[in-house]
Amino acid sequence: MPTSARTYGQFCGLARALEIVGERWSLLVVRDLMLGPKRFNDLQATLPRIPVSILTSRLNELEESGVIRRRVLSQLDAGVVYELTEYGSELDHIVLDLGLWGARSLSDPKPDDAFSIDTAVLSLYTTFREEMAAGVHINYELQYLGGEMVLHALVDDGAVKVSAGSLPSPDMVIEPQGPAMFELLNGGLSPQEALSSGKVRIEGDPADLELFTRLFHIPPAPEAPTGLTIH
Amino acid sequence: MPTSARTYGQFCGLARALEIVGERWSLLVVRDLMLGPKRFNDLQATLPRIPVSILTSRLNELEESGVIRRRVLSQLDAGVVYELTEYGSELDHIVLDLGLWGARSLSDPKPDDAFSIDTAVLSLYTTFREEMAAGVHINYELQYLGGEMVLHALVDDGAVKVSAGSLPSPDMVIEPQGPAMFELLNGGLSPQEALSSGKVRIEGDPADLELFTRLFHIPPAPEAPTGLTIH
DNA sequence: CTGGATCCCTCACGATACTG
DNA sequence: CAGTATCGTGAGGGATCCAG
Repeated sequence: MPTSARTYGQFCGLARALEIVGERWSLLVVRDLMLGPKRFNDLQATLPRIPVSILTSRLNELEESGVIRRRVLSQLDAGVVYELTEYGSELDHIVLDLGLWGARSLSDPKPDDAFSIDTAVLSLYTTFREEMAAGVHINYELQYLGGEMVLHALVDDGAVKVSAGSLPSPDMVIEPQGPAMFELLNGGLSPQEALSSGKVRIEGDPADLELFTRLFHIPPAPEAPTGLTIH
Repeated sequence: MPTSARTYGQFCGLARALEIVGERWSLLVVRDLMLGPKRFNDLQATLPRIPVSILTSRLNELEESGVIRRRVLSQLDAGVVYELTEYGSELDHIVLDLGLWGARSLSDPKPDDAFSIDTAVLSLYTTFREEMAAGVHINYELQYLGGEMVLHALVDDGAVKVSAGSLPSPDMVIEPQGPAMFELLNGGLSPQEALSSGKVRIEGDPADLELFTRLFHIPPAPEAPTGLTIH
């Protein structure tokens, strides 16, 4: 009997949802599949700390509950990919919202924290404020880790499309040093200071960096999440 | 060291969110606090299967991360209540959305499934479709379990307010038998059939029951969540 | 009575090694 | 490439006990 089927014993939609995607690692698997189908080893790569046995269990459970689907590729490839079903895809906005909520108590990355290109792509989707993008048309290319990780964001009148890879002729190239992008997004670092301190290098009009921080933003947490409570 | 602090080792908002509210039972505690402050024993009552030690741990963890706050009542009451902080309250729409997503693979309740009045109240908030309520003004009183559990919903031009308790002069009283309300919400039972079969008893205009099913609705899951996959 | 703490058992999790 | 096998640890779960 592979599946745990630990239940909460409640007749409640939230409890049911947590029985489906509430297990440890489950939502991270869903997140990784949001950007497209992936192989078993791809998932292992973007989830470095997941034990293989757990990944196997999660994939089976998510498949049984109709969140993901396993698809066998042609015999030439001799492989299997996992992809979200339509039902699973409808977690998209929940995952993004929860990611934004969590980003508000995110502190600076530890040296060995994993940071994949998928995370970078999703962070832009997560923090995009469409109400600030009405009538805006601009293309950004981002270069993380000294150009080792490149992605781009196409802002097109209230919508955004983010993908991995370079861009032929971007309006602006942004190259954050270390966690500078995160500080830029959460408002801890102003665009001006980012440039003058050298924490962010750009190609293009500095005004477009200011626009960037309005288009992509993590609102501050209402209370200090590190607050010490006096008992 | 009480707190587990199991981390995912990812620099990612979602991973951070799951470190905060991703532990088993955590989001159910948040859900129960969404409708107002509660005491330790109130939480135990609405979460019958939670071990006390786990409830204690979760409350401490959620407090440390700034999601909830413990407030000592006046000495006359000699008690403590737990309530959401502002940061915790901003999980509201995520919890509702996740609840709606999960409700779509909810099957009929098992005999010993817990069903509290809080769950009933939240199920109406969850399933409310504000786009269907523009210009609508109507008050419903719901009586579950043969009148043992009573709540009411005040629909007021695109907004709804749901609370426990009875109502002086509701426009309609709905008294579902067994899981009839759930079937009504997910479309498995039509208003007409609900009345003719006696699965739902009402006081008021039958047309208002039809309105009710438009105001409160669980969309069907895109694929059969109980689907058997052929391997 | 409220608000826990403590004990003990089981199983999910996690690390490592191995296989069709 | 896509998992299984094995095994140690600790979180989850349930009952009971304790302090204000």
